[in-house]
Amino acid sequence: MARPKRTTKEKLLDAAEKLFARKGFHATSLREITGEAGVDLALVNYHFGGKKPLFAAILERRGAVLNEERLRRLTAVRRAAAPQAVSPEAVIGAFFDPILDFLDHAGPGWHSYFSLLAWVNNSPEWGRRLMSKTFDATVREFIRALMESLPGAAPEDIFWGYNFLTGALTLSLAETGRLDVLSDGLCRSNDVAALRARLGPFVAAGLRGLAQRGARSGQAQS
Amino acid sequence: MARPKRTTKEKLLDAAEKLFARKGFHATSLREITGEAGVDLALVNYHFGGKKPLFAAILERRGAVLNEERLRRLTAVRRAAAPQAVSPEAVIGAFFDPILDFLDHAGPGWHSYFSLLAWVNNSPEWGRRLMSKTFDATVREFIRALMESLPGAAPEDIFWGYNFLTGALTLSLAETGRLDVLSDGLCRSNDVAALRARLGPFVAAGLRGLAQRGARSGQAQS
DNA sequence: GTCTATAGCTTGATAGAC
DNA sequence: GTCTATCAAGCTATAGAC
Repeated sequence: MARPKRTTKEKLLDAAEKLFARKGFHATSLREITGEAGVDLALVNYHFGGKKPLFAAILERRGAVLNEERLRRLTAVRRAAAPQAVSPEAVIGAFFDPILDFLDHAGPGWHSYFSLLAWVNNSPEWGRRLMSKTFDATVREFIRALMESLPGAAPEDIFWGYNFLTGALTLSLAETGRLDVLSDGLCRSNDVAALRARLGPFVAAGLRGLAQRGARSGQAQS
Repeated sequence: MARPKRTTKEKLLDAAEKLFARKGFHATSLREITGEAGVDLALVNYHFGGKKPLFAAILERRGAVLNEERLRRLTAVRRAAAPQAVSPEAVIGAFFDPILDFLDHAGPGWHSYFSLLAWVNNSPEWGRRLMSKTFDATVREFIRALMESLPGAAPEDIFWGYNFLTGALTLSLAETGRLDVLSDGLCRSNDVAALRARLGPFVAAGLRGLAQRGARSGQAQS
């Protein structure tokens, strides 16, 4: 609506993003996608070369934007803290805030995209390789920053901590509605403000707790 | 091998559990399942009535066992602490330890099962309703216990905290192999001992951090 | 670039013999 | 309970007209 002209390629990307996020890859047919997009079935193969390349294009489209924004903010908090090391809270903010901001202020496309990310992150199969391809370089940079921010922590604790961190984020982005049910409506899975207020503090405290645990027990324990 | 006689029903459950965990529901065909199980294709419909009922039976089979063990341990830690309230660490232990123990000492079936749980937990579609049906009653009991263990925390913080907690657990159970790649082999996603040493401390610290945040800011902030 | 038409295959499910 | 044989429906992908 905002954009005067949407190309066929964009229509297909938008429709597929929405449906893949809602039902997963295999449960969504090209007929549903082209129906939703209002274009002909054969055009998927013309523009993307198949169903899988279409999926890859979806992951890449917003992934590149997200990576750029995350790295921009990481650089900013590092500069703001220099010459001291950044705090874990600042690193975590640079990692989470772009997502939360896009959820708040950008269109429903980003919403579907993050839901899709949540699905593919926990999904078996080839989708995870795409995930890795798009995000690993950026993630490695953030893990380095976390290590700098918690110099007392063992590297293993940081890696596992990142795993927990991304798991907590992922389930929140999936918006399964489970939270709504369990809390009898007190909390809503799509309440970005509530998530923003809690995810950072939870993760930061968890990472600091892990770092302390490592320091307390001397060092390695498995 | 250990069991002398495995019924056709069990063979089908075992094979389907393994394949659904590895490839998801829609990407696994009944022909693959019956082939893996070494039984005839038509027997799925005879014994279970279809593909979806088979999936539901898988979720339910070990879910009942897990729920029972979790509640048994929760009762135990509550009794051990009485008349004082249990600590969050003890509640979290009663929630995580059954899974970790099954992973350590029980067969590969549990391994597949947890991997499947991780998939269905973040999955869109109807699978999540099954998840809710099997686990919600037990989960509500644990959430109550968490509230008792952190009396200063706002209920919203506990609900969101449970969401983060289960997200961290879920991604760890999925064993995506991403951790192995990111750490260049230093950590392995299937290292149960490493997970056991870190998941509890991370989550406990996170919950305590959330509870403090709530106390510090007076109370509600979204 | 877009559309029609269809090839070629796989799927979940079932009827009926044993 | 098990197996053979098969059906109807759905799928992705493509060849070729426009």
